[in-house]
Amino acid sequence: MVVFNKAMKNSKTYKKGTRLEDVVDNDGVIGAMVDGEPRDLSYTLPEKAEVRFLTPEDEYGRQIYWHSTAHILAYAVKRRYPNAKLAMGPAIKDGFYYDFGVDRPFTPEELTRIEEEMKRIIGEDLPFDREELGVDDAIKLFKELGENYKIELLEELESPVSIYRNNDFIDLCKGPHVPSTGRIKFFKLTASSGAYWRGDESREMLQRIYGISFERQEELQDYLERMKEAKKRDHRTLGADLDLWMMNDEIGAGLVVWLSRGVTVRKVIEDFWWDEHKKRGYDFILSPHIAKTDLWKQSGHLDYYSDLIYPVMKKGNQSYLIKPMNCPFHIKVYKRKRRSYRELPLRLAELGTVYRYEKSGVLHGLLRVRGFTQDDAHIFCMPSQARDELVDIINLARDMLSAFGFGDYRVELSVWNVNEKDKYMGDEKDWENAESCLVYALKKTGLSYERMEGEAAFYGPKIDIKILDALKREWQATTIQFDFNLPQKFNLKFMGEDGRQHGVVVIHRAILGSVERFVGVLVEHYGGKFPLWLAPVQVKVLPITSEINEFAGDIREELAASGIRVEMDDRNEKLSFKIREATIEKVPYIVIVGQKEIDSGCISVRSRDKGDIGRPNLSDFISLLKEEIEKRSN
RNA sequence: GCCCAUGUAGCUCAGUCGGUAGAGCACCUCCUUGGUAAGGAGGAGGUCACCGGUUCAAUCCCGGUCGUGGGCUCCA
Repeated sequence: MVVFNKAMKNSKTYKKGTRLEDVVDNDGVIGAMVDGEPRDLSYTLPEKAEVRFLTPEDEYGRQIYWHSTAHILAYAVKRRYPNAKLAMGPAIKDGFYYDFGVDRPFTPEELTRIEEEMKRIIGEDLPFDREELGVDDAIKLFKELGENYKIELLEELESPVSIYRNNDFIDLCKGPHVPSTGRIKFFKLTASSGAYWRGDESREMLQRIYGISFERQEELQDYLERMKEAKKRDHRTLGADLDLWMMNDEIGAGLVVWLSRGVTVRKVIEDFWWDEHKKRGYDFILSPHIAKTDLWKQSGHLDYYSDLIYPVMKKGNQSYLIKPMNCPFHIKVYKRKRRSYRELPLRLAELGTVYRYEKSGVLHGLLRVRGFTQDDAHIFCMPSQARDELVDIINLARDMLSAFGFGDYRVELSVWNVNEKDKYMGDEKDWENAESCLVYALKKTGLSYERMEGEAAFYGPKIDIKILDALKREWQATTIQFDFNLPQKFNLKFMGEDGRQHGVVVIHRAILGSVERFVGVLVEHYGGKFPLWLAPVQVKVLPITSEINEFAGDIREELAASGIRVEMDDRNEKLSFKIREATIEKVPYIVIVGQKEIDSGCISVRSRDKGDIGRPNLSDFISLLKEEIEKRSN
């Protein structure tokens, strides 16, 4: 028998019947990839195989580690609650969860007790024993155990299936697992919540417990530390602390009131947005907040999105809807007159505020609201122009996102599911052609992407760009969508060079997504420390005593006259107190003036990031600021 | 929308086993004019989310509504 390692360099020969655990090369190994398939260490090697051992450091090994911890959790729950029904317990991006059917939800105290039981199970160092059996036998087994969810899963599986045992605990599971429970060293149950069986909201609600585990205590501590850091950056608290915006019960859930400082940040972002679009040949429009119900019927939005549209407003014999999208208005602008191929591509952009009745449970700070401003645009072009338009949109997105310090993305190409063609609009040719245009643009711009089958909207395929923030968290920003629906519903045509009418292609796109969400993401990304060009207050002038107030006021004036967003704190407080407050407000630069500054004609400058940075004269300081703003330094 | 938790001063939170409440910070006044993250004293501030029920009496117990948080589902 021959066993090769991954590099196929040092092949080794073993006796027949050798198991992986007989040949592991170090103690950290918890499983292995054998010919590309994950296996338990108890796996008996075939005649010839390529083997790569896995440790918890490895991406896949980590999944095995977490998933095994989920089993221990399930066992602990079964020991404490014998009637609990097992559902599913996978490893996820950060840890694992397990869903249980129980009469009563778990309380935080119960989680603590479950953790204690888990520690016991780990202490008992029980092996994970794998066994294969036919589906019928497995169904019989789980019927005896009363595990109805497992039976439902089994009914969709083919023989043979595998089960794993720890002592008297049996779970249906594909595996693999660590060799024994003692391999799990440090873990924590992090949360519990309700979750629908199989993610289907028409099915019963199960109780889910989340957790995470590591081999070393430091790793667990690092993880908990990161959670704390994320909490510190929570845009909801920072937004309130920094006076950016407010929300209020009596105004309504998911409705944002922007405060002066927040408006400043928005204005800077929106001006930047305007300039970048102007440069690239976009035209700007502004559409009303309501329109007649018939318009939404015609566009199809009323049929497809009725759940999220606010109820009809009636006055006399007319009825109106508050807009959930900007599209129909853009379409009407296109249709305002006969369009010639000479006018195309026509790029209509709008910062359009839309209202959607989002389910109450999904609202979340600025990231999920009921009234928000899309940085929307529709591109009307000839089919032959679509590819290049897509390239331009991707470049625009990259340029804008990188200005905000987002250089890492994950890109998804969402296409239809060829097996469910009746769920989608347009014919096969449209979909294939659209996909090839999107792929072309992705290749041309050198973006690597993931193809997501069945994730497209019913009206067309799309590219989504998810940005990664300073903590490597993912946020949806750019979306670029083909729309086969609108051209058809509204019969959009252009007069071709040949004197005949042709169908126009509509590309619907948003770069930032929504201004509200984007500001929320920025706050978390920067932890509230906006770079100078975005900071609502760029400089704060602090006179040391009241005698200096007038002189400080002149400095404030001069900074303001140079276009710097500046405030002065001339309250009767000590300097260190004023510095403390300005620091908490995360103002990028503090200018300190006292008698020394009056005498020398310089100012003392303290930077948010670097502390005391010396005593330049005012005009040098202003040029420094202007340069930093101009560069949009991050 | 569903599951669980939760709602006390502008903010962060105590508290009342049913007899209408308290701290720190912030705010206001006075003293202090101080050189790189909290000077001192005093004061004001709450229909205890809202609506209903039980009770002699409800901020507390019960029901409902609304809001918020963590998830599920959905999504910009």
